[in-house]
Amino acid sequence: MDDLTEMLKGTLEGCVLEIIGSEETYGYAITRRLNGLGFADVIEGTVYTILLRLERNGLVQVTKRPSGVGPPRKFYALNDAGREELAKFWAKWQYLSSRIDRLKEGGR
Amino acid sequence: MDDLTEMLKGTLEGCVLEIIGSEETYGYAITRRLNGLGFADVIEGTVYTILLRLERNGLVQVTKRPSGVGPPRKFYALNDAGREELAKFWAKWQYLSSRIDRLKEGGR
DNA sequence: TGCCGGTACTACGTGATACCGAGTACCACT
DNA sequence: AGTGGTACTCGGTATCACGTAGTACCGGCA
Repeated sequence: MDDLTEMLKGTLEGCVLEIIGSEETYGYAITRRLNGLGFADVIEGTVYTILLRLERNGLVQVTKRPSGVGPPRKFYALNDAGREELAKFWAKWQYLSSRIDRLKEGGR
Repeated sequence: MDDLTEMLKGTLEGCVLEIIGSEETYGYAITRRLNGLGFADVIEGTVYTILLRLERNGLVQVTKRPSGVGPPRKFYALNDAGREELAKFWAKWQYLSSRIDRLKEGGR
């Protein structure tokens, strides 16, 4: 699949929120998860910038824990604001995708 | 619906391509069409920048015609490159939306 | 001991895109 | 003359994903 980066704008952050929401996890694992889900070209640097943004915006709770196989990990979990943001993301996604699909079907 | 601008990145251009592909039309009308389709906050300036970009990238054929109710209109039609780009857009959209929906359904 | 690969995060800069505002201009109606 | 709707252009801004370089911890292998 060729370049999706522009289309991912605004949605990738939501995907990361969803992943964090389903399980407390950390940056490196989130990247691998996204790659496995079909977001093959998403790179670590991208995920880390998103995580730092989430932290800066107060949407996540962060816990640092030693790893055993490398440097310590920063585990992320959603707080109330994060869950709210996630709900908003899905609402926006549903709104947008329904409009686009309607347009695709000959747009009335 | 609150702000969709980030999510529209990469998709709005495809929507404009689809509209042009279904009928030769011009900027002002495209904006109204998008607004009617549910992209309520899309503004004329945005559509015009997309149209200039399409023209610069050689995806459209442009014809200027007098209007009768205002300044002359620039009518846009897809050329072969534009149709190809449109097909690529829909392929990318389908790919992306299927991944996102899978993630939403508990992501396996 | 020294080197490599995998793990894990940070920081800075780039490019693409939608948005915003101001400006220009044509036309009809009052 | 003034207003409102039509129609396009141009310059600047913010945001986001991405690229790259750098730091650092660890195990295994020569």
